Amino acid sequence: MHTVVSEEGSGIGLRPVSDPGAPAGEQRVVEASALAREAAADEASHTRWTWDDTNSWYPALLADGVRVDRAHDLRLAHAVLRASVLAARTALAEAGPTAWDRLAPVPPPGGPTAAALLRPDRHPGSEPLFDLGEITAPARASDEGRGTTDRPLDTGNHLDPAAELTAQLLAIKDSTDPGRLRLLLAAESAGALAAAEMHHAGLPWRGDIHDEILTEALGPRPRPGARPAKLEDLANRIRDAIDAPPTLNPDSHPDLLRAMEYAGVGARSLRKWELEKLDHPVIAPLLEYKGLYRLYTANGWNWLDTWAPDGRFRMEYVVGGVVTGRWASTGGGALQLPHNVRRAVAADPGWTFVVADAAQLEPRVLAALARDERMAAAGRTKDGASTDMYAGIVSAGVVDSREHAKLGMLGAMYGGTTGVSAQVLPRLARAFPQAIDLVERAARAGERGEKVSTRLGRSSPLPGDSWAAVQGSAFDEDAGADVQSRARSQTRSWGRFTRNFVVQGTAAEWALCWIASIRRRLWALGELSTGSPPGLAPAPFDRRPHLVFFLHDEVVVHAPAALAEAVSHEVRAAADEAGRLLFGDFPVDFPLSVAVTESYADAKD
DNA sequence: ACAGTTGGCGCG
DNA sequence: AAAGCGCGCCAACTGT
Repeated sequence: MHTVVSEEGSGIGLRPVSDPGAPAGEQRVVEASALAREAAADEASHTRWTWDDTNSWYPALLADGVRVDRAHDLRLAHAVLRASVLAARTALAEAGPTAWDRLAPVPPPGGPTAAALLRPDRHPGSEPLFDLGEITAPARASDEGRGTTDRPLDTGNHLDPAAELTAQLLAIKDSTDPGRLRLLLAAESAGALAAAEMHHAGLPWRGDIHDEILTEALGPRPRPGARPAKLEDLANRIRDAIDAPPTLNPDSHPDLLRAMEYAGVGARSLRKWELEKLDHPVIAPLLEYKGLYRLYTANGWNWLDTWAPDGRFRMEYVVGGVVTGRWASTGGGALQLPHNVRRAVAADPGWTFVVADAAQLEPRVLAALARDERMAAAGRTKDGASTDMYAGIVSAGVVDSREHAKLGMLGAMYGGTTGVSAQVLPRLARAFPQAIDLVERAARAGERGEKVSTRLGRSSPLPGDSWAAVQGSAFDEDAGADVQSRARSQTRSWGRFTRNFVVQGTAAEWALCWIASIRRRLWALGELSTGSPPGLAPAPFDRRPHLVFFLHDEVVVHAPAALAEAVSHEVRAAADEAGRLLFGDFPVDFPLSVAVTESYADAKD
């Protein structure tokens, strides 16, 4: 059963809709302030809360301490169904674009991204005459008092959530594989809930430890506009080493490169791995400068003030933000948290982290996707022994070192054509013909300009118009060699994209099922018994273990110390469950490395 | 003056 | 060793 939530002017509409998509009762209209009460009262019924965008509604519920068990995010589901080849011959896919296609994701409330949309300098007239066709969903109760109600709303594109849900359920039913699409959409929506919950709870962040890390590396925080002391020192050493004037700005690539050329360093770019090959007194201070500069600009004091001012990093995930189905993030760089600041991620007193990551997720996914029994067997754990698939490939006698196994598999999945990875590929193809054939077929489909799909039915986009134009022009009578080679290179490039899409996208589906299962299992563990210290997380997670971070194939759970073992067990069980959901009884293992630790930095991966 | 691009590097 | 996938962010630079 679905409960479709909608804005009704007089309040908030709640409309029951059955799973086949038929009305299952009259719509009720309740006051905005009553929504959390309704959701809380409904907890036992496991209704699927159906709304235009999870971030339009769920943050307000969480702010009232209410968790929702299941959801259907119409915007996310619409995007999947419109593109999926499984649903290509359905009314939803065959119709022209609707307002749902142009709906932009709603940023989480209260964060810098939301605040940026509200800045007074965005006065009328400052917007571009033509945006990219996106419209912004109307503001909700979640935006209380923040003045978002005057965000632009395209009133010519009325969104009718109940009608859209009916259309989507019909498309699923009419698709070539309703079961897979149903699972995909449920997982996608569960991911949206998890992302909102992680934003709400936040990643525990010790500003004092972060400041310690920065001060140790860079010196004390400089005045605005000034360079930190250590950077200034290094800048001087760089200038000295190449006899450059004090006015040389090492942040200016053209200037620095020219000065280095004059000094005869012999660098043709400033890339780290190219500089490392050179032998010159400027190289050492320059590499050190670049490392510290990166820390200072990307994760320095400004980042701390903006993204973790109050002991929590509230990361802004963009569910489905990557074409393959992986999450993206906006602001704060949640998915690029460098290892050298992870020491600042420290559990609350009496609490701990359970950090889990899936070992060699992508090759295991490939083995299962291709139903390659021999490859799956190489990754299977025997008597709890090795959890390392690459070691298993060596034991199976396919290649002679772990490094070769790894480079070969990465090359197969990414489309590498050079070096060790290309040398090893024939051996892999002989040992694991189904797996290699699957990625090769995906690459060739892409080269023909066709779509490819993941296990659960997320399909790749088609190449843009300019792609076809270049392909066409290569067939012209008078096409020059350069045009033809450009076309060939473009063809291979799209093939590498589709080759990787099936693996990366299916791995993303596994991860989505994994976190969906984790969040359900963690909630089922129940409340902390009295006597243990409550954490600093807001309700409804103050006395419960909860997800605080997700990174493609890795999760961090913040848990009362007493529950760490139980949480570890559930996280492992969830990985097994995700494997079965995607691949049924195909014998593939998804082992995790799990660490119970007070600091994220101590979780060795 | 402003928006978009580039080079480089962080993460998986 | 540094090209083969997917991203976001920063500062400097380029184009208008």
